Amino acid sequence: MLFHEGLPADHLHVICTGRVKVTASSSNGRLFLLRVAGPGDILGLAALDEHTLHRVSAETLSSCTIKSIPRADFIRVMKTNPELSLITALALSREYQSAFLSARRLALHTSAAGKLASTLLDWARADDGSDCPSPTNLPISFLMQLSQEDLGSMAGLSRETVSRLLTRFRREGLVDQSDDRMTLNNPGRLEARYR
Amino acid sequence: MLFHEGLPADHLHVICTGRVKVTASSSNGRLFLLRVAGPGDILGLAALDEHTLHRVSAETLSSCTIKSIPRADFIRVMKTNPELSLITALALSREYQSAFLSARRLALHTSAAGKLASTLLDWARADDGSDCPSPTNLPISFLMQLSQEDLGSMAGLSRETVSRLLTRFRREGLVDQSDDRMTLNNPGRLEARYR
DNA sequence: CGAATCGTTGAACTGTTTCAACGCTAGTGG
DNA sequence: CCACTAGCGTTGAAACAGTTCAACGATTCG
Repeated sequence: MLFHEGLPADHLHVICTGRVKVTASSSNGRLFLLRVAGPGDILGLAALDEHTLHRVSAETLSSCTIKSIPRADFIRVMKTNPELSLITALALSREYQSAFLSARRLALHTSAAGKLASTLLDWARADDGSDCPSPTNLPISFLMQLSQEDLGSMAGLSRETVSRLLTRFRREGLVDQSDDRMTLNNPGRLEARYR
Repeated sequence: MLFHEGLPADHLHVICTGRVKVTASSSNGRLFLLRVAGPGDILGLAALDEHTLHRVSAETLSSCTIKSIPRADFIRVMKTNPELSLITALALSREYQSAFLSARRLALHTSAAGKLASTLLDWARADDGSDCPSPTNLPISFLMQLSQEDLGSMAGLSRETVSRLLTRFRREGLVDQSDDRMTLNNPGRLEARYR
């Protein structure tokens, strides 16, 4: 656990290797998986302002190498090195992007299938790196490091619903799963069928 | 309509007066109201990168005064005037904040009542200006410039559900409505009851 | 005056959650 | 080495909640 929501934010964390789950929780015990950050991402940007609290929690997913930097140090370097400001702006922009995509997929889809499909597509595109926003008909394959429960808390669905939907997607030939690898056989059709 | 999603982003828009609805839509005709921006906000930040498309649409809510600035001009000023970089970073940060709050409220609440309550609370706090995150027991009153349909597309609910819930909140004494003014009589209780 | 927008309410339908039970695997400790 | 627990995925059945469809009144606007 890198940091926890509600606690004072005084360090910034630069991810060198590994992946980190960024989550928010509600008082009734529900969990929301906002994003999974990877190498190059900067977490705890809230610490840029003094006397702020973390609004999210960050938890390492795999084994990670992370540089944690006190606010004062970070800002000092930023002042002398304008390049860091640019990098920081890009990090913030990525963070916005993922929050926006989350909100979008949760709001625009009425059906659970739509939410899950869009979650998978967003994930695939982010993981793929070549984030082409246009839906291809070419298969995308990627490491699914998330449990079905994680997927559910990204899509706003219960664990059981995710299970049922994944078996459905499998039966329809839209996805394949082997071990911890997932393949979207036809992203375009997946998106079209369950918009 | 300031700009529309899918169109090339080449201008930035600084809101001087008035309010602007920022929306995203899906191919099935559904609409998602991401935020309502006000004076001081900068819209179309996507234009900072060249060759990008708008991912959202922006539509004036009331009569507005808005300065639209071509990307090249904006960046030129930013290079000579570092203060503008700071202002831009703050604008991006606000944009992140609203996307985050949207995602959070859509994901963490199972019940429609919870989603609507949290939407009203977020709105009140943003409108109030004094964005104290802690739930007060003191009434908050504000101008509700949104239709119930707008509220619904913020909360991911249908127009009818919003209507039913608002009359329920009214009956329970949690909110008062007169004309276009809305009062949350007991924000703390509203949040606690419908988390 | 008609058209359009907004809010309201009823009733039926449908889909998702919830509760429950089961198999499987991996990890733990006796 | 084996029971035991914990986590994960699966599936069934019932309950419930929100959407959808429909109709109505009120208001505004051209």
